[in-house]
Amino acid sequence: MPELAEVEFFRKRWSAGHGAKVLEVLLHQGKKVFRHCDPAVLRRKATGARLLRSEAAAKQMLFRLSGGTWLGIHLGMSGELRVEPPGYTPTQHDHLVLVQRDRLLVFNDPRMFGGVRVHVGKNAPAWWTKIAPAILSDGFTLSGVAEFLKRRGRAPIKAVLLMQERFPGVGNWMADEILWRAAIHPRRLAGSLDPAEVRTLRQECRRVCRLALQTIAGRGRDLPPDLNQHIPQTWLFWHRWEDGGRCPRTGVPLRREEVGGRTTCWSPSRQKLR
DNA sequence: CCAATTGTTATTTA
DNA sequence: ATAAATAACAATTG
Repeated sequence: MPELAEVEFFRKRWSAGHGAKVLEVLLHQGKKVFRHCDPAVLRRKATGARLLRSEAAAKQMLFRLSGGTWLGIHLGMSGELRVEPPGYTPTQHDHLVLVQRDRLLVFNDPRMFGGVRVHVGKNAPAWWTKIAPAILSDGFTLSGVAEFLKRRGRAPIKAVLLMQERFPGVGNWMADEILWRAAIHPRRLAGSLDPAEVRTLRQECRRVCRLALQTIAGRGRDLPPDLNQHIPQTWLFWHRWEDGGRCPRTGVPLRREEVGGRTTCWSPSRQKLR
């Protein structure tokens, strides 16, 4: 489920625990989500430490604990963070729980494609600092995008947008949204886009990130329906999974097919092959 | 039982 | 050797 803005949404949930001490760490040892770290180290370092602050980048979150401990969480396909009241009993898929006096911070992930990382040291770990420049940062340059599209020239543009090394945080729905707004067919080969299309694509990447962060990051996906009216150019997002969904701009039925290994939705009237 | 799921990575193919 | 396509991972839901 989680892409850029949803990751930020979940990170903010745990910020309820900023400044408070972790009294106890509950975890499901041996579960796949701990494949990147040593749960014993996590328990030892986090217990008694204070949760200081956190940030999100791409589809990852980094939590800073006192004592030089860094906790990284990736939500995978089905992960989420929750806050539960004191006395809450963790359930089957609550793989990691930081117990604080006034709340429990819960990482839940049924499919376990997500994962936890732990680093101890003065500086943030490489798996964090090596994340590609954010799409809304100055590092997301037109020339960088153009160059990347050339290098991945024989792959469909939809597949290329999902590559985290250049489009950090973009997932399946954001990629479809970006292509729909840019009026580019998802099966177009990345190397076939002309300079004007590359420029538009980059612009729409930025716009979708900005809009997603403005709307979703604040309140999750339970948006009041009327909010949709305030978003310039209605989201394809709302129509892509509904049966008989229609293009919000042209009213023509949307198409759904697998492109680059993922189910992809586009508006045939707007996004054409050529 | 079959197919589907908003992610990543290892393996195979070209 | 490089890049693209495919399989695999795991759990749940329809």
